[in-house]
Amino acid sequence: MRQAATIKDVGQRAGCGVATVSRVLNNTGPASAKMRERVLAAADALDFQFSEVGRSLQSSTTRTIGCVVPSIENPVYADAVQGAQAVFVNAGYQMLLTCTNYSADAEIHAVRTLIAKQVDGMLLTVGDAQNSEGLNLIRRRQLPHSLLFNAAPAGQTSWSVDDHAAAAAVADAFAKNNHVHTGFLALNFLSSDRARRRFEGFAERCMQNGMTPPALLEVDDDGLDLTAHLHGFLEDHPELTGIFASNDFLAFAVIRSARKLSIDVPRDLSIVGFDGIKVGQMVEPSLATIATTPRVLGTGAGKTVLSMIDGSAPPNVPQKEQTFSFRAGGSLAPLTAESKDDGKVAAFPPSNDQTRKTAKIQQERSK
Amino acid sequence: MRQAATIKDVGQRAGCGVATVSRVLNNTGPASAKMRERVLAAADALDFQFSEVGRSLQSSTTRTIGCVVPSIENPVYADAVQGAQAVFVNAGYQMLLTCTNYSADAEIHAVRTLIAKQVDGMLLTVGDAQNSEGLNLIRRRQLPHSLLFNAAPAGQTSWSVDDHAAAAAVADAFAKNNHVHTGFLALNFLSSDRARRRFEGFAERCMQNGMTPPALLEVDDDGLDLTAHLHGFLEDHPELTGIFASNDFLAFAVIRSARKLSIDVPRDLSIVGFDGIKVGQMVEPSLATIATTPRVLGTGAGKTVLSMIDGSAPPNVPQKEQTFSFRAGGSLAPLTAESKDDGKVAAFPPSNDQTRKTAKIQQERSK
DNA sequence: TTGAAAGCGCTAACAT
DNA sequence: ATGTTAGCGCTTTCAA
Repeated sequence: MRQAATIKDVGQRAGCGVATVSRVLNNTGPASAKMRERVLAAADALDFQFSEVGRSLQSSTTRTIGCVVPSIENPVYADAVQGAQAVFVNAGYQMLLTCTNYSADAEIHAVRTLIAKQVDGMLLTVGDAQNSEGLNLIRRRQLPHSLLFNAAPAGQTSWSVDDHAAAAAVADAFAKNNHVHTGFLALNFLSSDRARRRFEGFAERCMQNGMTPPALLEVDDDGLDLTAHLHGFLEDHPELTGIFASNDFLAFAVIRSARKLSIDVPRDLSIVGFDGIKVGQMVEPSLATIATTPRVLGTGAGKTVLSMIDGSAPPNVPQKEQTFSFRAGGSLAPLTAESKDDGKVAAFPPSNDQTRKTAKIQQERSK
Repeated sequence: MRQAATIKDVGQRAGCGVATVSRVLNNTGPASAKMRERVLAAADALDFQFSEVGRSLQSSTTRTIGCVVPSIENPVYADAVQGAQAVFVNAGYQMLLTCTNYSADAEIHAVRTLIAKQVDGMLLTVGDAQNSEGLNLIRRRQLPHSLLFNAAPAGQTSWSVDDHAAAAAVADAFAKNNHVHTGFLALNFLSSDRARRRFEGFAERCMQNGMTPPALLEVDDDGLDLTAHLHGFLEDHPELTGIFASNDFLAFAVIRSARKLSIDVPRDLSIVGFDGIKVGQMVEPSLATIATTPRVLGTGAGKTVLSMIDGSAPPNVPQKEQTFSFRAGGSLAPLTAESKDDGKVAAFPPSNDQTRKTAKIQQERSK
């Protein structure tokens, strides 16, 4: 790479000192018209641009914000990150992005590097906000930052979905549709406080609704075909009539696996997802899910960080109950009282359950 | 934010000069065991980390690479970016990310800023590689860089799908299924060289296959409900039996709109997408599409940039024909010889003719 | 109106 | 083995 011109080169060419160049190009002090012109010409001829590195050293500010998320392959994070990024650019900041792939090691390493890079602030989704080495580091250095999607520890700002309440809403939806025996499907259950809170909220409300405690199915790889897992799970729990998947992709995966196993969704098995990614509404059956607004959270968290940097008033985080809404969809169908009564709601029912088919159609039509 | 400790502070506390601190902490020169210990202790006590800004100024290298893509809301870019990011982190580089939202203005602005930030290299998907101000700037400065998803201009590296050939494969797929009259649906047609190349490749092969030239439907907003557009389009082109959407999301959108218009996919209308996002295989009907490997392209492009920086041998870009593959799916069905013969394969039954005429006229007038 | 110089944090060459 | 210092590109006093 060709060595870029510095302010000194410009000064030389324009026949003046570097201070003059700085003043002219930054419009930050007096300069004669003649000098002005010479400097401008020289800068132009040399394709000159100020080096932000020099500036940063001098000003001890980098106009850079670090962003750490698990993975932008998940559109929830991708949307949030893009929202934050837009906020940053508008305010003249750049974003350094690191994806941790849900690894705590990568997380702390990323935080360290970002601190070394002297970021002015940080935006992050950590694996476990209660116990994050990286987060502690940031706090100790009193670096402006905001959490995203994590449950906020005491005294912290976090732009997040109320996972607990949202999961409870899913339990209510199942209850309203007469489901009693449900399962919870999670990915990265151990390394994600989000998944755990969803399970807790779901299980609690199931109990309150007089449903049985949900059976837990954990899987550890995304690309995995769930068919075998699902098969085993339903073998172990033949009474299940519904599954709450901790995100929409998992929900899709379950639906596909169910199809392979000749289990009809929603006739034989109802599915509810979480996140509300847009394809959920484009497919058939549409996906019942918790709709969230990742972009809103991302922009909010971005603005929060900026406000901490410039000392302005931070935006208000949304009310907990406004962070999500239950979105009905064809993948969740009511269980008739009848099928419920005679305890015949096995995962592999006799092929012609006329009642339930009707129920499905009714729901379809009600859309 | 608390003022972070500098190498000077550490030296002071350890009772030695800054050079010694640097040598000890970097393992870059001799040091007595005693000194070593004192420095380590001091650094620890002060939570010291080297400032990369100081280092960068001194070494005129930032270990930072700029990445410019249209939008990571599109999983194709998100996957590629994440792949590149992983490559960078492994090599000790950080990534500055900017999303342009398909705006040429944002593109050049991002490039300028990234240059000012002294990035060591750049990875980018521009709107139009033949005519990109930002790309010119980068070339003029001889900054190590690689294109991603763009068709490579002469003498440039680009990790991209062979859009032209892939689109031709779609035409072949339609032909093999006896389709003759097809349409092409594009988003951001004007600002994306990708969309244009796909159209060209598709149109060319349609001709070669003895099909009629594809009708072009451009839309400009993503969130848009396509129903009205689709209705008008099919009014204008009642002979169409298949639509090639320039990306999978558009394909989903068309399918959903078709459903609203009581047009069955694939019976009344076949749809083929582009990109091969994973949900395409999870839904019913599954989406026929061009499967691509964004992550492979992203990591490849990332490695290319790194190799240009350190002068090592660049990875080989894949053979053009290996950059995609046609993936069959339920959304593309054969047209029977019969239906083809009597030309009865209109999207609307004859009874709707009156309505359609009206609608068409209305659309004409609204233009 | 302009320039000289200090200093931001660091590394490396040179002295001791 | 350790310290001193120049210099990376820039802004900002302070003098002229």
